[in-house]
Amino acid sequence: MPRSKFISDLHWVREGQQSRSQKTQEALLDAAEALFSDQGADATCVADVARRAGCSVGAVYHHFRDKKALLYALFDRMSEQKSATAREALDPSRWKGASVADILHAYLEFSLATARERPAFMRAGLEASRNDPALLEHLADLHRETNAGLTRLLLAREPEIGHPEPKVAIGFVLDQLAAMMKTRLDNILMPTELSAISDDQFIDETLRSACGYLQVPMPKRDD
Amino acid sequence: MPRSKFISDLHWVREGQQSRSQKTQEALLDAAEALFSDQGADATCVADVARRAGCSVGAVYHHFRDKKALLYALFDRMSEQKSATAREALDPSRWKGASVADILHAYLEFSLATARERPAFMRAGLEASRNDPALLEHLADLHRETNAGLTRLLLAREPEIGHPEPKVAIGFVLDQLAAMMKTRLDNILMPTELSAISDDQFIDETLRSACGYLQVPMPKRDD
DNA sequence: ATTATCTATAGATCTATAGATAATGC
DNA sequence: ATTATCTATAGATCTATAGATAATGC
Repeated sequence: MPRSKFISDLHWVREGQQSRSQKTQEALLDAAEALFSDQGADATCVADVARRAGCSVGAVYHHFRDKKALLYALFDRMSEQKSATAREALDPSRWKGASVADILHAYLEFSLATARERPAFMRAGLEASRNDPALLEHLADLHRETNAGLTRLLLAREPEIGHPEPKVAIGFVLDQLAAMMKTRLDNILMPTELSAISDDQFIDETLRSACGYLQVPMPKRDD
Repeated sequence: MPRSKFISDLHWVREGQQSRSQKTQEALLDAAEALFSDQGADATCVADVARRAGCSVGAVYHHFRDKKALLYALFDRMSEQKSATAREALDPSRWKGASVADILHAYLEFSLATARERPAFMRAGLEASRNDPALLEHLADLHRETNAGLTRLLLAREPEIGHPEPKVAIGFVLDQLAAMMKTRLDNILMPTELSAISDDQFIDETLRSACGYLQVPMPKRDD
């Protein structure tokens, strides 16, 4: 009985009958999230997840069909949260009177902040999806959903944009921003100048670059 | 007897006495490179490397202290090649009369082309370096070396640059380009709009963005 | 009575080594 | 005689299950 897109017959999660079940499941998901984020799913063994959740290996397999089902359930939980947040944040009525630059600025700040809460989770997801096209497709869907919402907001402000092809430019700039944030967050690993500067400075320069490309005015600030 | 920075007492590679040795070592490195790139080092077992190289597991351990030494030797080989190419390509005398835009354009084209030859090798390296600070440091050095060369070329053209702080801007823009290429190459995995466009279009838009940010003229082309 | 948990372990997989066999080159 | 290779396997680690034990809630 699939509860959502990540949970199929193949990757079932048991629907508990007792109240204990939910607690254990959530403890397991929390433990898995922490460990998978930190080391990747492959490098984490089921026994470690169980230990961290304070239960036994047997309990893990009582609740989740196998290790992969645990991973899927995890992404399910995260994608629910992320979708809900995005839907709310990207509601056009929230952005009356906001400029293109305002929206991009808010997007950068928000994404950096939330990504920092789950430092390496996305990377772990991409790694895991390497041998799992279905998982990859789910992650891509999630990304597309957010992108579509942002694109809608920006397209509504087309007259602001000086770039000759606003549609192309919007697609490009959103991917550019995503690429830069991904690299900055990853680059705890591979330090470049991008990680030497502060978040504020990073957002500032990134925004300056994006506004220059789109040919929209920067948000007024220091002058 | 360390032959180079990657090869220490801990990660030795045997100096062969017979001519067979070199052939086998290179076959093993080639096999490892292909498999590590494709699946990551963790997901590749030594037996697979041996099979692909057409020799036995025992032979692997005759030549390399352990699996990690094989990985180190691989990066050693790659970093030698990359350093040499970079030194040659970034020689200032080659770029007499070239504009900032010309240099960035060449850099984008060249990096994309060479990265495509070894599609996922850098990613495999970053993954492997997660639990190996020394390897990470070597990779960072390699990156810094190229970056320093490029920075030198661009700083020599400081008067061209309209951005109020050319030094900051150069550092930022180089990291931006690296981030975008990394994402584009990785995104065989996570398709965004960046991977939907052609390489030429990608280079074109990326260059347009970079020139806009730096406030340098675009290279003349279609008008 | 049913559901959840635990303990113990079978089976798979992988790294690394020991010891036997084959090739090289002085 | 020395170096390189191969075969076979010990030891470590991890997934998943079987069967015993404990907790829940009708």
